[in-house]
Amino acid sequence: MIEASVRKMPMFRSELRPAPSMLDTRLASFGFLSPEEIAALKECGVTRRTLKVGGELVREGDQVDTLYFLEDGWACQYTTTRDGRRQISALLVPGDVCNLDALLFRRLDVGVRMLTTGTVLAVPRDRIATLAANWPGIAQCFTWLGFAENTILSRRTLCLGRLSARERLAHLLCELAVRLGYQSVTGSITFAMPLTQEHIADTLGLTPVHVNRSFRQLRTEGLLTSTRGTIAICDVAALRRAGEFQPDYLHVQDLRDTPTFEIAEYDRRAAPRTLDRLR
Amino acid sequence: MIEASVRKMPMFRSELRPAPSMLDTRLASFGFLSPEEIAALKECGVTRRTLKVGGELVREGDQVDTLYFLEDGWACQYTTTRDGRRQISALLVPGDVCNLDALLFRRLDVGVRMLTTGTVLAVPRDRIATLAANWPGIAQCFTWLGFAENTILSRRTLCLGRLSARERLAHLLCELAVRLGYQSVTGSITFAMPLTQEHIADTLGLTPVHVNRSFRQLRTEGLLTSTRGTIAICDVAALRRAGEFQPDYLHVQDLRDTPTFEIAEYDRRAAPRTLDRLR
DNA sequence: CGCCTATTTGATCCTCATCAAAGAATGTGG
DNA sequence: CCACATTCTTTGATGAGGATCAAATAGGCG
Repeated sequence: MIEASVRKMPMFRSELRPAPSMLDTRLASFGFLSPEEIAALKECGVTRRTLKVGGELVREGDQVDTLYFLEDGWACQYTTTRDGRRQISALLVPGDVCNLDALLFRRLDVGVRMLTTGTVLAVPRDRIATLAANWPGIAQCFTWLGFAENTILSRRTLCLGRLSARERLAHLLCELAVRLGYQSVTGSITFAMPLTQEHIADTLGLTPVHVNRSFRQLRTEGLLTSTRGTIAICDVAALRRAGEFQPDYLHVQDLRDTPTFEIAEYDRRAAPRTLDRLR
Repeated sequence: MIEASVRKMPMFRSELRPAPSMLDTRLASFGFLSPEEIAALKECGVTRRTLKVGGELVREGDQVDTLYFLEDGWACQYTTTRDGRRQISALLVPGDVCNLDALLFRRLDVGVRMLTTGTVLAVPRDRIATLAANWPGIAQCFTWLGFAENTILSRRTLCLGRLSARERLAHLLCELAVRLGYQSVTGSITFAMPLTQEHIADTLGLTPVHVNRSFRQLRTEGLLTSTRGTIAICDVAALRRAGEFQPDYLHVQDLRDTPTFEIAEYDRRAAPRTLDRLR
């Protein structure tokens, strides 16, 4: 059962050479990247790192000069207060860039760590910068990714600021479903969801206990079924309504509308003063 | 007084032409833009629009093909739920781009409206796109702006998810102080703050009543003084501690030459027509 | 099988929401 | 310039959603 649903998740199917991973698929689906550009990205010499649950990629406040592409497993960006409260500011699923900000900022004020076991591809950021300078689509792609994160975060502020616990949970599950590739599925959706209720709590600004109660509420309303590690959304439309979820989340269908727009390359030489920031 | 501080700002000292706008300053201070690029931006043919309090720039869910640069006054991005709850996802101060996302997304799912009277510069997005294609620094500048918004939003999730009302308010005031240019000021800070307590409530996910009580709390703790339209932070360090505020917010020290300037008492009626900006 | 972590449920408390209404500023029209 | 309307701020009283504390149950894993 879980097997089946896990298999449905578009994960990295490794053969000899990197077969289309979630990352490839994601990048390709944007429409920004030409085949050559994708090839360039894949050839740019990355290190693959395997990490355990809780494995740390970036400590809060660290200097970072590496971009991590999440190949497999889930991760998160988080912040903690001095007295130990934790807020997860971003959940990362296969295909996401773990620390996009590191492209422009030397220091990250969020920490990044694995929520499951998994693998990341580590790329020095100056190598990415070089790529971006040579391939306009690549620069544009990263810009797009940044803006997409923005959209997610904007929406999250609505969740955290104005939605009830039940609504927040509903919204999160809808969001994850879309980000995992089920944006066009109506009816019911089943997917693997390795987050613990504590992770969800830290994402939604709640306590684990209350997350549990919200789950029960949604379950008794018949909106979803959840077993350990798997979520089954029974009625997508109803859950979206319950969570104030905008169906065209992330403008996924916009992507094909905006092909001709070009953001110029990141070119250090042309703008010398930016040097220290891109390297 | 204002004269003196404005004069401290580095770029564009032109005699007859009014002093550099906040927007100029902001763009220049990033260090991404060469003088030629700034000139290009200013020549790209913009329309200036004057708006009243509550004036709408973008309706939630609208198709948008214009970028609005906030020249004067404050604005916000917001979302509303079906039953009318409102969350402000971004506060915009002079110099900010109101709807940066419109650069890449056709549709905006947030609304944008003025919180005070003010003026914006409207630029068709394909014109910006052309500029970005010709001037690397401009493309990079917009990318940087997007990433900066990201940082703010990440931090806001911590506020909304894990901080108490008092902490949230403290954090917001610290954030605004930095964004208004006081990042390097220690001791005390006084600045004009045209937000009503209801705006603040919608930003912090609270009710106006509770915002008022949080204000009183901070006031009785001696951390700040507030009169209508003006905030005086008595002890910046203490307020930052109270709000879990990271002093190197927005990575501002990465940006060189951040000018120190004073924002005058906010005047609703006749916002001083100081500037002739991008044009 | 036993340890450990995650989920579930109950009881109580507290922060913040809600409802209500009285003051202060500000704006408007005469 | 005053009188009135409007908006914003302030304070009080009460209520609810979610936090906290505690403990039992259920899974996963060596």
